[in-house]
Amino acid sequence: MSSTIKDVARLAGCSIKTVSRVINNEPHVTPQTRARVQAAIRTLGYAPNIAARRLVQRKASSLCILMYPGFFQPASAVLSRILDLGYEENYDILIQPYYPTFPVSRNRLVNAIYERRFDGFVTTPPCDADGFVADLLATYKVPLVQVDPLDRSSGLPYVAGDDFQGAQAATAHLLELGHCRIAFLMGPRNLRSSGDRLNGYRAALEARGIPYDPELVQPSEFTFDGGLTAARLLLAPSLHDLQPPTAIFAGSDEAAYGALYTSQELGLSVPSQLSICGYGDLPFSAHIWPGLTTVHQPDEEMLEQAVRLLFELLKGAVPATQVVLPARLVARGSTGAPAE
Amino acid sequence: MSSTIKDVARLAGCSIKTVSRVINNEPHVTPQTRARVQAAIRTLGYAPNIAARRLVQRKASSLCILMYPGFFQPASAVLSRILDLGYEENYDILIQPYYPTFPVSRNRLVNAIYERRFDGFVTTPPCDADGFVADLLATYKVPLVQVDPLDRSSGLPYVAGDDFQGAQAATAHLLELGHCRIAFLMGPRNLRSSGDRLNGYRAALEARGIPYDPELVQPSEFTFDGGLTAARLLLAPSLHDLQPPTAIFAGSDEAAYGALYTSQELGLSVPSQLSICGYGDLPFSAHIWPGLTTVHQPDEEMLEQAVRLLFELLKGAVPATQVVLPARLVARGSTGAPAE
DNA sequence: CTGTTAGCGCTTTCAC
DNA sequence: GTGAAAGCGCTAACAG
Repeated sequence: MSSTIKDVARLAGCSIKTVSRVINNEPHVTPQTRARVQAAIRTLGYAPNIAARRLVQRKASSLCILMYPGFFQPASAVLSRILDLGYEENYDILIQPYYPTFPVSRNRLVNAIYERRFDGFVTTPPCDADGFVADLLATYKVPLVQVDPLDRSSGLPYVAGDDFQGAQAATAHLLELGHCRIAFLMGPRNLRSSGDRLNGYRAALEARGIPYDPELVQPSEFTFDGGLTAARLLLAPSLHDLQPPTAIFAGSDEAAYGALYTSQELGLSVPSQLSICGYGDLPFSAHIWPGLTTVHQPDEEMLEQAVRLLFELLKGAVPATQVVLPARLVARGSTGAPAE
Repeated sequence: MSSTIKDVARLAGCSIKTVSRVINNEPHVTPQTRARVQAAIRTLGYAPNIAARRLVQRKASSLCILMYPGFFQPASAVLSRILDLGYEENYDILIQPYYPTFPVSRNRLVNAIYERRFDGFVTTPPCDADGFVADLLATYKVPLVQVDPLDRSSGLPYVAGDDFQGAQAATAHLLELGHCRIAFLMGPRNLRSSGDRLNGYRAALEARGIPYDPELVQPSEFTFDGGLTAARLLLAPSLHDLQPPTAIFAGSDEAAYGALYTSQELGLSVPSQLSICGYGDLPFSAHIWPGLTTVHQPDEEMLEQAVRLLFELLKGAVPATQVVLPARLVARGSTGAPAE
């Protein structure tokens, strides 16, 4: 039903190779011939068959982005741009869910390399936490670019954010407002950002001569529920001999939402009785009252740059392959000077 | 480098056809031969080349989901399940951004059909609002399943939510609490749900003998900013001769977030001074204080079912092709009895 | 500048 | 039960 290169050649009165040249914008075709071929293409409504091309070129023209389902939401805003990018480069961009260390995920990855034969991969956290991915891809010599990887010393190309600096800035912001007892909501261990943000918090504290108090550091898994629970623990005075914190710095916006919820549950007014600061600057943070002070983390840019980097790698370029993007504080209504 | 079916045949001492039979689980192979072939496959680490298979089968084994970038966020929660589904069926599932009526989008769609040759498409709102998609796909006889289409009378298969019923239930909920002046935040016209929700609101009102008041209906585009602005208009008494509404029913959760923000800005306590109800039940609605009362709209199920339906269609089954899923009210903290 | 020839790796008749 | 041969639609040498 749909026409092939042969049909075009027949109609244009030339060989299929000439048609191929026209399709692929190769030189060595006279303008007249080219025009004739193009006319034939138009009248026949011809379009090259991608599968055939991929077979003979031994190239899938497809990239795979490994994503942990929890990462979909922050990433959704960029998806569109990335997909456009793929379109322009004539690549299919597929998303594959990946749970580190899960056998099912691993099998699918093997399959993706082996049978589907993707030309390159991008991992988003915490997919890279599974050393399996990097190892396997290295074995098969398939290019990989990581977004915010756990391990920056592997020599592999990556795009990351400056979590240390961002957390330091956020903590400094709270300190400058006059807070001395600043709690920190920690994240999971399989994220690089968890550790870096904790360290930034700690460094800012110590730069100010305030001792690091482990009691003020609570696990939150970077989720709403985690933040909710952690905040309840921190704000329930009965559990401590100590006075509660006057500010909570959540390592993620989601956890900050949880803390915000808890504070409202307890009737604590934000920011007058409690300051809350997040990390990530999800779109929602500007929409939640009183506006969440947070650190803008260029998630979108990170993913986009990672894909761009992969394309360059695929083209044989040797670009700067380890990129750290700066973070920046976004002050909104949820932080202010402490009560008394 | 990677081995082909020929290598396997050579090692197993049989023809390539026999290997093909084993790979595809076809009959007419003795258990002994089968075992021999499987051993050869394992030692060679053979995997069939998908591109070759697709070429000879004249089938892309790929589906395309047309998505309006604004729809990514609600959809992100399901993405994972859909992608899994594709994996199990041995299909690639690609997402393509689509802006109705945009020439660029249309060109890409033509390309997707013509060159990329997807086996089927799913549209999410408002991509279907562009009659172009349905027409083009009909012309090329490519199966299409629509999620919540603007036009349900086209005869095309679709999966939708019962927006009329959902809006009716939400409005009835507010009426039962004692509200008489209930504002409604409308959505864009290229969404079926906009109209249906408005009608449901209106029907509930009239069932109660309360006249429909156009002054209480404001456009909101179903966005945060839209909801914010609409709520400001509604709650600024100076603009009306009328008293402000005691409840706002937003046609989308996003718009409800905007209304919530405005009410906090104005110092109106929710729900004691103003009730707010949304529509959609985004994950965030349970996380925003005081918990958004909303209508649970099975977005995720809708998309998933649409993809399932497409697979059945592709397999030649003739399933029930027009599905309307029920909506259900989720009462949380943002609604209560009116002030006096 | 143009065409001929030979595959890419697989499935599919159709004999045996 | 098994295999030989043909060909999917394209690109890539290599002649002319």
